[in-house]
Amino acid sequence: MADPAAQRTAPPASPLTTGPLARASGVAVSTLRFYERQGLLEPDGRSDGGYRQYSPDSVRRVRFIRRAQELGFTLREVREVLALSDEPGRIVLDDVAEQVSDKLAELDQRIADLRGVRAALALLVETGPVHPTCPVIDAIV
Amino acid sequence: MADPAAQRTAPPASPLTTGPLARASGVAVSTLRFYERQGLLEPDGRSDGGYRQYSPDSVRRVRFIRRAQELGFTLREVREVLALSDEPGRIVLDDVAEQVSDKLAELDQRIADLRGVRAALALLVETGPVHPTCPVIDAIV
DNA sequence: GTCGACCGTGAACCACGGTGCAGGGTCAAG
DNA sequence: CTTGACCCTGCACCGTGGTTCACGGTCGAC
Repeated sequence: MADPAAQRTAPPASPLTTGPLARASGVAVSTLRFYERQGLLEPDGRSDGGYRQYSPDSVRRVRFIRRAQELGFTLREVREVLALSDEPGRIVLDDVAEQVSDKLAELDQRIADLRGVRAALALLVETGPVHPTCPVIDAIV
Repeated sequence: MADPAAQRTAPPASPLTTGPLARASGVAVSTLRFYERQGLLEPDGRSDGGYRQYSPDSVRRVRFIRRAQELGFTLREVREVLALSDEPGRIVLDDVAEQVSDKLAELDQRIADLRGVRAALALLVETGPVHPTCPVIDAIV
């Protein structure tokens, strides 16, 4: 038990401050504070001096936010999902399922749209010459 | 030739003003003026009283802008494409092909991402219960 | 010629997703 | 105990994509 590796199993291992969390999750410190203002991310506590303290899990949370954004979700939507996942006991499963289903349909539509444009653009690249009346517009509209 | 339908073949048929164009293309009048400021849309001319006059083709143009936006293009990108398609003679084909190829790769990536999320969410809806440690986050991150 | 619907301008304002800055406190190494 | 790196707060600012507003001119029907 004198094993230094025992350290690794201690849950309160290393409360991160803003800098380390920012570096670990790939965002700016100012962005972390912005997310906090937006209700997306809450520090686990504060140090005596008022420094924000985050658990190592926060890295995952921030990465999730970024990833979801890349996928086209707004911060508002991300906040709602996170709020649901934060509620420990009563998970409003019907609500989640409904929201997720809506999002599914939306995603299907967007995927289909993008595939259509992809096909049109690919054809354009293959066939080369640009014709009168612009096939790009025809392809997309 | 006294046929009233002959009207329909007259090219300068009906120069649209902002209101009709807005209604026909499904945007607000203020949006048309905004697009003009952004260099996306230029009226063909002005009436004596200073009213903007658009050709019926403008409806297609505005719809194209909206559609491209839905598909994730920024107004800046749309403007560039339109500028190219507006240049009558020398079409910088290599540039277009390159840009379009880049956009293709981007689209492929986004489609793949969205399909991944789609699959994850679909599974979630099917299997129902939300588990500890949140599978939504696992699916997306 | 007068009415209402429509159009013009410039400027302010909005939501979103952040970024930057001033002025000051904290913390740990030396 | 000082020094330098880091952190705090609040507020202003940015680009993108528009919308709203005040104030005024235009147009066609009556």
